[in-house]
Amino acid sequence: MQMDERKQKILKAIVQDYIATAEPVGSRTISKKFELGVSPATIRNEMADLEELGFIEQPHTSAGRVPSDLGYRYYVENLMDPFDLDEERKRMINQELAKRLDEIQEVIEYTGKLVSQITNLTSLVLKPQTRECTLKKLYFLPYEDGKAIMVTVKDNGMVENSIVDIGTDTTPEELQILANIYNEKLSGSKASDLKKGLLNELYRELARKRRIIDGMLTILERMFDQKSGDNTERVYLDGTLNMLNQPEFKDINKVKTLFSIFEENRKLQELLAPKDKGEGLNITIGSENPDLAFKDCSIISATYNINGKQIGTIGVLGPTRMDYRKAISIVDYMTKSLTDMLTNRYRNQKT
Amino acid sequence: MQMDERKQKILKAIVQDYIATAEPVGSRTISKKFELGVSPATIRNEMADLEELGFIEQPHTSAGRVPSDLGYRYYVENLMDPFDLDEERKRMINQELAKRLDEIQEVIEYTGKLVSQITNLTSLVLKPQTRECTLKKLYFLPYEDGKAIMVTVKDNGMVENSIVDIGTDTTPEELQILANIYNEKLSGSKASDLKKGLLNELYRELARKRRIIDGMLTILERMFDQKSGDNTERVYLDGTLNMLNQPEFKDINKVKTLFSIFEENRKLQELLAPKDKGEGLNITIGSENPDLAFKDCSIISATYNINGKQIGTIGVLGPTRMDYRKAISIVDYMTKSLTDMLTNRYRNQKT
DNA sequence: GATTAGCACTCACCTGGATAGAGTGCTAAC
DNA sequence: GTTAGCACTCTATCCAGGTGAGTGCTAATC
Repeated sequence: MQMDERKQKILKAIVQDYIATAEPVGSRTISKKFELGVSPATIRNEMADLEELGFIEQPHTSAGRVPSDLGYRYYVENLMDPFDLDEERKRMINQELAKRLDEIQEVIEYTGKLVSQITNLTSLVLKPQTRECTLKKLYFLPYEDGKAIMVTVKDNGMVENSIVDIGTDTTPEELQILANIYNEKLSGSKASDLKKGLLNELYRELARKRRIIDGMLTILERMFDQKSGDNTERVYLDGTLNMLNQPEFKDINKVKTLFSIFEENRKLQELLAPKDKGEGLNITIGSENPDLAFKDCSIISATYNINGKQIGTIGVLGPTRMDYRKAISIVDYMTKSLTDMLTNRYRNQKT
Repeated sequence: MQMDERKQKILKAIVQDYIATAEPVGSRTISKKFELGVSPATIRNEMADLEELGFIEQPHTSAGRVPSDLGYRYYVENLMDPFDLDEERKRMINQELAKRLDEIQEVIEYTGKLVSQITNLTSLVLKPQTRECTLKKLYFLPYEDGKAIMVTVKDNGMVENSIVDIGTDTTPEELQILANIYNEKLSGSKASDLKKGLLNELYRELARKRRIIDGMLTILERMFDQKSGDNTERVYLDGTLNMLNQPEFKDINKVKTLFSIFEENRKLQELLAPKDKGEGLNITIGSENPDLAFKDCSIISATYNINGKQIGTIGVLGPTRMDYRKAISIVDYMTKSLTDMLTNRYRNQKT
């Protein structure tokens, strides 16, 4: 059995109607609402076929049909009309983003906020991956006895500070030396390569100051240990409460499992991690999802870049019965817009 | 009609049983579970009195009794047995907090996490109020053309950085001058006084460099404007999902209103803002609460200090039917413990 | 006078059966 | 190939009756 044009039309009608109403859709409804020029009986026959093909299913015998994950997949790939945001909204988005462009963290989080507001779904944003960035500059500032403020500048323009233990016997001058070595010799290393590189470099350069160096290494080592725990905050969520408005989450237990996962940053990261393909939009529907807890959810995501380098992901999560047209167009537009803006803004910081 | 000892015992029994079971409690249950030596009939008479006094109420005629807000209030103030955490747990708490003492933000947030874990309720933590802190040190570091990294150290030990626009015609040396003036003359000003003080000081000291100063002022002004938006993040929540386990929140709509408020930082701040009394524990029960959304919730809170100066609040939020004994003892212990630790740790940073 | 046993009463909740309604699948006619 | 008709299935809703927890009142008891 093959998909012919009429079957496609019917599947499309089912998906659209179900997305709109959240109720199983029957043959009568279709023949009335969508003008296919055939009677309910005919549609019933076609629906039986569609069910056999696995595109739709019946919650129970006397109910209408509901799209299966496969049905959504087919709809998304073959049937969905393209959908463009209206210019008004595009302008609004660009304007709001531009306002916040100076603070990279803020503009990215705000993007998530916009996505969830516009879609009425939950937005997920994977923020720039600290580990993948290279460190451009390293400074030390005095803090108090035995401690110093370490300020790091990443190549994507992010600035972070942390307090490091230096012991009471390290002088500001020694710190200065460490920073200078770093800034002159190692600027641009990957954070993950840093330890090794710095070790070698330091031993070579300053073999005579071994004692100091040993101390420094401990500091840096500890710092990177600390900073790898930084992963915890990498996914930014917004609009989680929107899920409560979806009829599929009227059951408190579903809410509980879903929200529990929301608190597990690691799982969310896996979910958003750029797939092999990397480029373009990623759509994961229902049980295509690795985690069982998301078997009734779909995720649309896309990566954004700075200077052609993927640095994060924007996604939107909703019930499988979500408005794919809208969600996709928004995620698509948002990532492109963000990419453009960030690239323009941080163009001069190419490494 | 007056409260006599037996009425008190019965009220106490009702409150305790209802807290434990979340079911309206009847006369029979009381005479069986709690050994008062009187028959259900007697208890019924007393209960009728207690109801007349406003301490308990009946959901419907044929149901048992439930404590009213007034009843909880009476229980908390007159009937509740004191409750001490066991030493084991205290040690655990102290140990966990001590581990994180170096990062003031972290130790405070972790306190919230512990509170919610131990109580199985939602914890609210009001973090140190940036505005009230004084600025201890100010540094500038090079960033890129026209911008600099400004690093500030507060008297409570917090370090923050932000990127400031300095225009292309400001030299590092000029920045250095600004920072020096600040560090020498104004260290310890309140952030809110800073602008005025710095203005005067700068004009007096360096009248001849008016052009630079004007630029600087703009920077600082903007920075403080930015940082006053910092309020948004001042309340830290943990264990919000615990609320979903409470039977009183099996209705999705209640969850929705509650969680919506959780996202309104301002409201939470009002809730936690130290009351006039300030000192000691604050207990707000049900409709004593200013916001209708919390009419079924109670909040226990207390302030923590550094060097005797109130800097924040720790609170726990749960249904009115929460375990007040446990909640109170934990909030109490936590604030005291945190106060001790912070005061010890940051003793040397008195302003 | 306080306490208690006894009893009638109320009300939420559960159960089972009847009913309505939506939707199907099949068959036979077009 | 399409459609009208019809029997069938299954859910949701309603209603009646039964159950049980709990009460309030009254009269007997301590």
